[in-house]
Amino acid sequence: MNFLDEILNLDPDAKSKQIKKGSIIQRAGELNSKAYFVKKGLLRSYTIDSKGKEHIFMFASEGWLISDPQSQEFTHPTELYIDSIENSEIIVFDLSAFNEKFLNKDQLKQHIQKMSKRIGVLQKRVLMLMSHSAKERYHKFLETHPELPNRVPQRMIASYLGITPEALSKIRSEIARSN
Amino acid sequence: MNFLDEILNLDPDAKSKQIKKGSIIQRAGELNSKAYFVKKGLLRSYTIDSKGKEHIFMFASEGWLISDPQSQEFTHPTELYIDSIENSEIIVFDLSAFNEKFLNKDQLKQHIQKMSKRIGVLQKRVLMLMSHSAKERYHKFLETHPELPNRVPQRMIASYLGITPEALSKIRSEIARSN
DNA sequence: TTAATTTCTTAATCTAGATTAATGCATAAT
DNA sequence: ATTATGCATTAATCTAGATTAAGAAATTAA
Repeated sequence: MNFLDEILNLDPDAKSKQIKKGSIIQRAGELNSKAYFVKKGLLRSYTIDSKGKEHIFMFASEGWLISDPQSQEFTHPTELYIDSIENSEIIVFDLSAFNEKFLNKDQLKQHIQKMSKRIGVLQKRVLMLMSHSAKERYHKFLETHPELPNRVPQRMIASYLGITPEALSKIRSEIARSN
Repeated sequence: MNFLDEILNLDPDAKSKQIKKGSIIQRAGELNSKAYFVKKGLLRSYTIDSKGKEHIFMFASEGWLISDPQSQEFTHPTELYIDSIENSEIIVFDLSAFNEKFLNKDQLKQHIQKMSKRIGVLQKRVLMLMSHSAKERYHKFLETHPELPNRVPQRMIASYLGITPEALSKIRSEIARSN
């Protein structure tokens, strides 16, 4: 059984939604235990800092799940905004209900597998931010997300990498020149 | 039942070890599914980049678990070194065996809880690295780890924050001057 | 205890990336 | 179709933090 069917199976209240490009699905500061499965389209999660600058935490395209894990566990208000980069179809469901209803061990184990992978990805991201230059991070991004540059505006890729659009533009022209 | 008892219960091969300050417990590049529970003392995990510079991923003091989650799931060689900052007593156990033997649902659920928290912490760390200055990160570090500055050399705190020891020293003298 | 090694600090210089600003292009709105 | 808003690029200037270097303080080893 695939992940989407599993969600629909476990949370009867899960709802499909058509989302227009640019619409905000979740705001920072809200108390929210919702998660979003992307059936079609592209979403992102991000913070806005004290100077009003956006910092993209993750992109989620087809088959991905997006939510604010921060708020799930601590039942704290969300730190992240979530919105859509393309017209999208998503499945909205309640993660807390999901956890309650997880009945069989195999599913729990699969869930643990997924979380382990997620932790591995985040570990890489942290080490990347600490030890690699913007150019190196951009190259790595292209390797690991070869499809995204066609779908995501440059300034958002910059934001994901932790640099300004101007800096990314400079890096790109350097790369172009050296070819 | 506390976590340590649970480990001992589930992995009969788990072994207590006395570790001398400075000894390397795990090296990057090794294939390793071991995890380490810190009973007493202080460990750290870190990478070494291409220029030979260390980047500390985490500290683990009493009651913490430390391992390379990256290698757990992908059965890839470890990216992280783990060593001891103080003479320590640790419980070494096999995470893969641990996962197999997880028998009851409550334990699985607890495990999921812990991983969720870990994901939340990593999320914060990523956003922190992307959106806050070195000084802000240092203040946050002091807030969330008030006990560590007494046990960890300054240069390691700098490494954890993603800056040089010189930069941290400058920040500290700025703070001292402004008081 | 003394010598050797490591850690911390200060200061001078350098650089990756930020900021500001201006221009040409796209995309969207009327 | 025309205007308006947002996006990418380039260039000039600025700055947080890196690098290099050297001395003082603290730890460790002999």
